[in-house]
Amino acid sequence: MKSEPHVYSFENLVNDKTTHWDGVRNYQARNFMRDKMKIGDFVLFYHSNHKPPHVAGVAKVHKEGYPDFTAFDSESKYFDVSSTPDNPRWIMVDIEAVTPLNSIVSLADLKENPELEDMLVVQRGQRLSVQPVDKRHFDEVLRMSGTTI
DNA sequence: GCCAACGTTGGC
DNA sequence: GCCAACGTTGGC
Repeated sequence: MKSEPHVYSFENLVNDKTTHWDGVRNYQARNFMRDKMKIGDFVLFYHSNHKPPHVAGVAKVHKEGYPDFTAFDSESKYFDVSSTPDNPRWIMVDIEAVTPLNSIVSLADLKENPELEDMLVVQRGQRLSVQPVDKRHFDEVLRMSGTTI
């Protein structure tokens, strides 16, 4: 899951313990949260729009997909008039912090590692804010970071 | 700041 | 259904 750290960082998540992943307005990303993310699944928390972009920590799913209530709030920047409580269009999950990486793994580090050449985040044009990670890729990122969970 | 790579919108 | 115009993401 990607977040711009000046908006919401992994450190914020550590302080908050859990957070709801609101504001996703992309159908593919929504579908991953709605259909694939189960309680206890591990998450790589990625800092985008940062120098350098990097994986910052590990989180896990705390609550499975449910309606993104910010879509119902006309005061919210994520308001969507076509999403209603009876027929919600957008879904979010809650995640909880597990651990920061022992050392961060930058996007350049990911791209340098041949083991990760198939990882989605290193593909060009890959903009999805929520994307699946193969277990072997997840394990390799943790190994690179010197982190055990 | 630039711009490639999208995804969405809406006229036709 | 096509596709041009537009907006956004996010690395560089």
